[in-house]
Amino acid sequence: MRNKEKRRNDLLAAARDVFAKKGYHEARVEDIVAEAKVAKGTFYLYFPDKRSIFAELVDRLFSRLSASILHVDVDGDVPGQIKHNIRAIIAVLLDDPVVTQILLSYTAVPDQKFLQKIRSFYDGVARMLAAALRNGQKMGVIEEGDADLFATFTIGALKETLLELAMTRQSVSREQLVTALTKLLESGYLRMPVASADAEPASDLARRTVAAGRRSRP
Amino acid sequence: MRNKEKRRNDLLAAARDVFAKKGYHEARVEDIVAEAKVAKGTFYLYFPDKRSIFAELVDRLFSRLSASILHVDVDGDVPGQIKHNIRAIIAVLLDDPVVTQILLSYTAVPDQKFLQKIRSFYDGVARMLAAALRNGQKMGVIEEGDADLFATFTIGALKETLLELAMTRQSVSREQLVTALTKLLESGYLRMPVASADAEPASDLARRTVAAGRRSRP
Amino acid sequence: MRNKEKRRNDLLAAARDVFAKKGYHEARVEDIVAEAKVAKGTFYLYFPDKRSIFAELVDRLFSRLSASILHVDVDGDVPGQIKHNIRAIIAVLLDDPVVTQILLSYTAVPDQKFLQKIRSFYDGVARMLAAALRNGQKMGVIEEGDADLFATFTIGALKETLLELAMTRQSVSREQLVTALTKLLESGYLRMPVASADAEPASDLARRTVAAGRRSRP
Amino acid sequence: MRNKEKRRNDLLAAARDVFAKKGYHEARVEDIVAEAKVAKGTFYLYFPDKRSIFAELVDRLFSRLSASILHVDVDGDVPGQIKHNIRAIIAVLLDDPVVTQILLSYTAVPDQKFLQKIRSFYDGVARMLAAALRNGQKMGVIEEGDADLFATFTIGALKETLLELAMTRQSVSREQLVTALTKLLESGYLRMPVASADAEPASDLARRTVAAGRRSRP
DNA sequence: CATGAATGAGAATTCATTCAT
DNA sequence: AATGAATGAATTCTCATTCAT
Repeated sequence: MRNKEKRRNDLLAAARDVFAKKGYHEARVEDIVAEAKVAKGTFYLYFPDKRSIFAELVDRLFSRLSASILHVDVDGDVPGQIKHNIRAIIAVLLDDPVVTQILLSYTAVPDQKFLQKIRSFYDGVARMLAAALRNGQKMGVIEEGDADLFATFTIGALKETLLELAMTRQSVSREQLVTALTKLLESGYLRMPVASADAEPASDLARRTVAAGRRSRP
Repeated sequence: MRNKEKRRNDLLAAARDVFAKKGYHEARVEDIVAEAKVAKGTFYLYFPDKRSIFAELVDRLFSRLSASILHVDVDGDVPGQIKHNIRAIIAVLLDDPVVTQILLSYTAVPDQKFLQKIRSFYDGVARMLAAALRNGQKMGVIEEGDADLFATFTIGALKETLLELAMTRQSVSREQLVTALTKLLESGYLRMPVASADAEPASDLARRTVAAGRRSRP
Repeated sequence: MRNKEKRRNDLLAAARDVFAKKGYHEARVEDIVAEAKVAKGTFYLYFPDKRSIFAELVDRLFSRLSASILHVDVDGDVPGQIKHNIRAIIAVLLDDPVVTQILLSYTAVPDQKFLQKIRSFYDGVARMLAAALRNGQKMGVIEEGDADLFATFTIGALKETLLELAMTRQSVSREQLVTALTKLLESGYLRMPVASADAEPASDLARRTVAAGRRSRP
Repeated sequence: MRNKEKRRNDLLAAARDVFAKKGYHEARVEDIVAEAKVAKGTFYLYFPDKRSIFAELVDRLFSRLSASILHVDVDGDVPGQIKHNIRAIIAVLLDDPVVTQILLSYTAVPDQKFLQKIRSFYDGVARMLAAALRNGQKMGVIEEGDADLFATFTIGALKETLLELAMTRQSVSREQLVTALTKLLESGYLRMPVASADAEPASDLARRTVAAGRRSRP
């Protein structure tokens, strides 16, 4: 029967809304079943506990995200692939702003283990991105410098932007967003005066930051 | 008496450590007083409730942060001020990585009201930054484009970078970090090929992305 | 239709096995229907509630037991009738070791009222036996002494022996068992030294018990 | 402070009464704290869960029992030691009829593991007793026959008798009880007629059993 | 008759907070 | 001020029972 699947989805949708409104800890199973208009026991027919429904919500977004992210081919067109991934991530996350908000703001992490899971996902993405950037550097399409930092930087910028959009429920032209972000990654926006206080040669900086070689996770 | 102040600080320090390790909800008042080596009742002699000690921890970091951020003078040297602020924020946050982690990961927000408080702080910073950027655009030192987006982007990049550092407890040369971030804001890092990815034949792109198509998650 | 009766028996058999394995409280209606391979609702088509199926299981054994026990004829051959009853009880209980175990270990009594029911059955048996014994005393075939105590004693010995057999699922020669028990009732097994323990000097006893004083549990 | 110990004992006493009245499963923590006149939370200050307070109650009786039972010295005066043990067991159990009732009727076993614990205690006692009896047989003070059976028999008789007393809350002269039981073990009570019951004409028996055929349950 | 999804009363347990000492 | 025992509201989860299909 399609009914069981429907109930399950009803509960997931209800949970999503309640978690978005109250966060994981403030949300009561009571609230979720009320939202889904089912009895308390029904909840436990579909999910073994409160953690699980939250986990499934996040997992589903994770899966979609993972599926959409190209494992960057370090020998291919790195900038193009990065742009592609930015576009993909934006598409997936803006499709489900409620869970996006949960995922990005971590408001509602059930516990430390869960937090680790989320962090390790970002880690994976960061590592992948950093590897691609390093290769791009060899190929001369990525500026010299600390690739790990570039990766962290990019992910942070993307997360904050999407969180902002998810929380304000603004609808934006996705392609515009992709373009703007890519533009930023390409050329920044600060136009420092010619004689900057720090005005040391860029090459110098690059050399030093690379030398400082921070690993993304020991 | 200095004693009272000391007790208070002991409790704050204990709470900071416990919150960092377990997050707000997992942390028990029990844990905090155990860490501070005082009796349960003593806690309530110094703080009216559990929320308050968390709030104070965050507030203190907020205050230091607020104090360190130059309210950007839109008629002054905008890029220089931004660089100054980045430097200031980095200095404050890296000084207290434990609370920084709490603040940036939101892991442990007591409730929705608290979350709003944190968000509104970022909002304020973002607004301030955006205003400065807009002025910089008039003055020609900031690239044309969506100033709000630039601001969000900058804050996100900064947050992610600092969170990364706070969580891995790495010590870094702050000035190097400031320089690297400023550099990124100045000129990005992507060096798109002359024929932009968008411009190339779709079939070509498709071929390449399929070839690259190893997913990051099986 | 014989079908209804079969279903009912299937459920009873399933319940018997589940109760024996888990005890009444640990046993879930879920477990019973799973064992019987029927749906949950079906259970309630045959039994009004969980207590009832347990009650029926016990009642059936009770009935067989009651039917097999001769209401001892106080004017007849008392020892012979007692032996007969022992034989009968052994036959009935060893025929259904699973319910025997339930009945004798009380593992699984649904509630206090149920317990009373079981106890009152034993009470009835005990009273009947005691009356017979008292008559036997008059007739000189039963040793003088507290007949109620003799009865309790006999029932306890029988219960423990059968419980032992039911739990270990040993198969034994029933007639051997009957003979052994009867023998015990006839002549005991202790052969106290001529100078009875009570008669011996206390100091002597004390010395020996101290010497023997290794406790069975450290 | 002696207060904590007192509270703990209050709770144990309250639990003992509630378990005796309702059995383990019917007893609510609610009931226990009501009986002890403390708040619900207080219970969990002294015992980690409901099982534990039950376990402690039983353990305490176990300990006293174990301590009182002489590990029978097989080279000593076996009958005397058995009598000693009977006396000791009677003394311990009649001192705490409420827990005795719980222990002997198993009314209220929390779960299968608990039941095993109780059974293994009896097993130990039975084994010890059987060993002693076997030795007694070698020495000629114990009748030939199945020593394990004799042991089971003795334990059962003792249990039933004590359970009977515990449930009816009769007070009895302990020494009388010891004497009566010892007497039974020594010489039984059945005085079988010279011509055994089995030997008598079947028709005769049949006639009498039919005449006697009033069942103990209507 | 049979099914199994749904129900919801009920129970154990937790933990922030209070308060007598 | 400090203590830590006591409190009880709040919450999750279970499972016998019902009932629409």
